[in-house]
Amino acid sequence: MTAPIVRFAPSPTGRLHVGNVRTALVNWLFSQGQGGKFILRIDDTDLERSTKENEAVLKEDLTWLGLVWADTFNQSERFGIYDQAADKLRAMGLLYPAYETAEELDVKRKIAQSRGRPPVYDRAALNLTDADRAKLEASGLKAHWRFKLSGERVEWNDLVRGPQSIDTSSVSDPVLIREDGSYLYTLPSVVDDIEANITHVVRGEDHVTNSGAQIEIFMALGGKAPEMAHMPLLVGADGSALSKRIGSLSVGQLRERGIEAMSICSHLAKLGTSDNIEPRSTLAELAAEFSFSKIGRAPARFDETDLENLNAALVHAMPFAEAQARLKAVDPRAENEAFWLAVRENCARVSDAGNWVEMIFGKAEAVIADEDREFIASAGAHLPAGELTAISWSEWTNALKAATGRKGKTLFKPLRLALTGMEHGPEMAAVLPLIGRAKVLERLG
RNA sequence: GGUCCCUUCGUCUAUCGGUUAGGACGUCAGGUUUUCAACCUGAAAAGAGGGGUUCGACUCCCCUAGGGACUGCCA
Repeated sequence: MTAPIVRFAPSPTGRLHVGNVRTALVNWLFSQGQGGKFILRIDDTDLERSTKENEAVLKEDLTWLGLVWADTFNQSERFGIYDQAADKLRAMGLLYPAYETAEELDVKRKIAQSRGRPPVYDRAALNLTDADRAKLEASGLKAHWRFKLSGERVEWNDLVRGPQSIDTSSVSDPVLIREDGSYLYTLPSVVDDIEANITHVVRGEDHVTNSGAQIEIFMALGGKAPEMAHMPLLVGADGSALSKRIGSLSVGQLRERGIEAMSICSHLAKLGTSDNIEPRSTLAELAAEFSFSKIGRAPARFDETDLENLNAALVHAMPFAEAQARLKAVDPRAENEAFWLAVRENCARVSDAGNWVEMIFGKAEAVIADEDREFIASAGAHLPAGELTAISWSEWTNALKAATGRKGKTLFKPLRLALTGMEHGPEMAAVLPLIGRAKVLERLG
């Protein structure tokens, strides 16, 4: 296969959510795995809803995720090129003006439905004479423009869905240009895909029907259509459509909650595929493992709890170098390799390391039960001499065991409580040297 | 209403006519000289329902039920 060129084409109308990210990720993994190219296209033809702020945040989110692009451009800067394509379609007799208002079309659809017929545009505008059009224009109406579908079946072999066939006679001629002259998504997308030599269009299955019309436009304008891959959509943990909960599932929120970029990428790359959902530490690994053939055809459930668990697993094994910068931000004292290695397995997110800083390096309120008072008071005497090391804890507790006869719970629990003030926490063998001799003796009282 | 897609443990899935229906996550239990976590071991846990075809069906066909997408001058 020649190196694929793919694009991710978000609209800057809001924040990136998990559904978007999956589409971006799959495009990225596929292209990188094949040594291809990933292009970021900003679909901002809808000037009303698109903003530069959203665009900036979107790029920031993608960068944070590691989904870097080789090239990027905005559709809003290319209206002239779309005009040329529209002219070409007009010259071919494939783009025709229509004058129904949105309300009229709505009524037509409802009537068709109530009669049990598919709500397909009746092509009434095709029968308009020049005189009719002149009269409509004179009355102040402006035309919107529709692409004339062939009425034949359009077929393609979808990379995830297999052989596909769309009967274009059961679909309305798509409006390409609005009454105000602005473009809808359909035409610019095709024009840009042709110009950027996009080899594979990879998107959600909500676009399957669109593909029928778009393939015909590809044929008219460029001679051939790219390969297509339509992935099943994600649904919520309860099986409902994800879109309803999009707000809470934005990259921004996940990030603020302390979810790692690679947790999100690992989870979304594996969810709905035949691979096990396991954390990977680099996108390169995910890319090497990616294949369209592994993607199932049923909608997959996205469960935040699973993502949290995956994130915890990733954090538990995270090397110090990777966590370092963020540890420093949490607390300067946390930027310490021995500390991180001691506490990481008690952290579900990197920032949780902050929970253990005070206990180890700062103050800890010693908790000593009445019946343990004597035991704790004598414990200091058995603390191994010299600097405390990784083996000090076992030396110490063994000595105490021999001296006091205490063992198990009655031996360990009072010590932990006295030294850390908590019943649970990281392994004491690793914590003891970090607390240091002076503080240990101080806390024992 | 119409078109298209889907349905195996709670979840993601393997199986491409003959398997004790496998794995992972989660859950539960035990272990690791205390606890929570981590780690190790083990266990419970599934073919939506009904008809066919076949010596034999999770697998092929039909019906039903359930879920998803589309059916926009949104993308």
